[in-house]
Amino acid sequence: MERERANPPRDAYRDPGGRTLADYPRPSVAVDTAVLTVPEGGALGIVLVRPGPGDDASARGRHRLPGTFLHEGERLAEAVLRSLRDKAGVTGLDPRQLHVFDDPDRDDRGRVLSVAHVVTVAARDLVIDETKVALVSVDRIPDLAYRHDAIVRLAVASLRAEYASVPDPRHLLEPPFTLHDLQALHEAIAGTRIPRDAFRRAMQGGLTETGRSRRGVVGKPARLFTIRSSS
Amino acid sequence: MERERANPPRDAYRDPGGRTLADYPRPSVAVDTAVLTVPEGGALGIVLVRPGPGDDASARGRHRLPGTFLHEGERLAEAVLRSLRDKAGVTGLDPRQLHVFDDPDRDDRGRVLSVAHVVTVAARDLVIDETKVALVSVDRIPDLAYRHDAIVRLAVASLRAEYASVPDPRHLLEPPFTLHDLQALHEAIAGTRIPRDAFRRAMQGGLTETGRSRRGVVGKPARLFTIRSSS
DNA sequence: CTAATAGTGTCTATCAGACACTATTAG
DNA sequence: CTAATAGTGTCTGATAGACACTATTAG
Repeated sequence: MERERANPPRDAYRDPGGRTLADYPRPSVAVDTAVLTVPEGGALGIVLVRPGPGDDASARGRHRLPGTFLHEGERLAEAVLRSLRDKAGVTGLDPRQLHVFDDPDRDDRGRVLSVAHVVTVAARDLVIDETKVALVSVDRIPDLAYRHDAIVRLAVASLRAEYASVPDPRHLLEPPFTLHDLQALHEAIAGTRIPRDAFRRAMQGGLTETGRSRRGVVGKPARLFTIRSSS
Repeated sequence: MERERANPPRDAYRDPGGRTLADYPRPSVAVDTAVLTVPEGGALGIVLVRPGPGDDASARGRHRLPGTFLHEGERLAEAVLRSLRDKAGVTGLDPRQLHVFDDPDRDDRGRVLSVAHVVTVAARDLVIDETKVALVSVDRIPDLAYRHDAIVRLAVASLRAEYASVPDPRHLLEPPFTLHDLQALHEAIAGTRIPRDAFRRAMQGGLTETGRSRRGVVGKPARLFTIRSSS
């Protein structure tokens, strides 16, 4: 796509009424992120910021999602990564946008648009400061500030839809892995049991056999798989 | 949800660094909307704003989606409805949010976040001013300004997903209607032919028979249906 | 009658779940 | 050997598409 970039000063544009961009009201824009992970052998969990003494009135005493305000020239995904760098020293995150929450009463500090995001973090990569944040199971969510519970619901539904028919789109498992490991991951995300043989058949199209097996535990050795690259 | 509303002045809040909300950069926020409709006996169409003499440099000579900047205290959905009131005198619209486009180079006028929306309009309700906008088939989209082609693709995919297994979630058809009418609608939205008997069986769970038939045309009279309320 | 469209019964391939069976290891 | 886990073959019921057939109208 060819585009001439004149790089004009910000106020060069005037609309039919003679107004510049600066004449339009500009809301504050925040990003708030649901950080989802599956701890070793656990259920689907989410990272929540603990309430603290510096919280404003509307958030007082309640957990909330990690978030930040958008900085000058910053992209939304960059703001998400920046906001998470403090809480979890993780890399390789891939924020996905969920929805913009624009309810004027959502935040008592003023008019704030919140662009909700979701990221998934492999349990092995999640490093959190337990004094600042808590890792909570998604079916034990406390009362959240800023109506963040709606973001949590969207994030969980989004992740479940993604994992419905694909082995590990968010790379939550370290390859190579066994079908047993993969099924445990899917059951944690879905929050339900999955029939063993149906699961195997649903997944095998998306997996590549390594030829190796996991030894050393009781029982028949399980074959190790990796994600099928593409086909 | 109980919340105390102190209704503080906008700058009352100070973050840990002592900054108020006003100290954060606040981008312009626009809404841009894909208006989708199925004209009588036609294919899925979209309303595009024609290029005009008042367009800024980056839009010059290219069609674009109807859009506007967010006004003070206005909700996103309200801005969408306001922007469409000029182009199409329609009511009962139900804007759905698709995605925020935050590419800094997307708009030469400055930093503008665009919150993309989609609405669907029944052909019988769509009144457009042909000098200002054009109704174009979605598979004959011209080169669009502000990278609006990405919004069109999202909007079409969203509508197709909605109609995949539900008779008429967006009320594009005036009830009562025949299965033939409904199938023509679905084929226009999907852009493909659909097997007649499979379609009937897929839809019949979501329909209520009226007991009446449509007469007056050649052939066996077709039964008239309405949408099943709920079950 | 013929042409045209609406409506239905049934066959088949596919797929998900249930279930029973075999396979291979630790101890 | 037993206990435990991995892996597979097959049955059944639900579903989608193909297809042929019947039904009812206009003219």
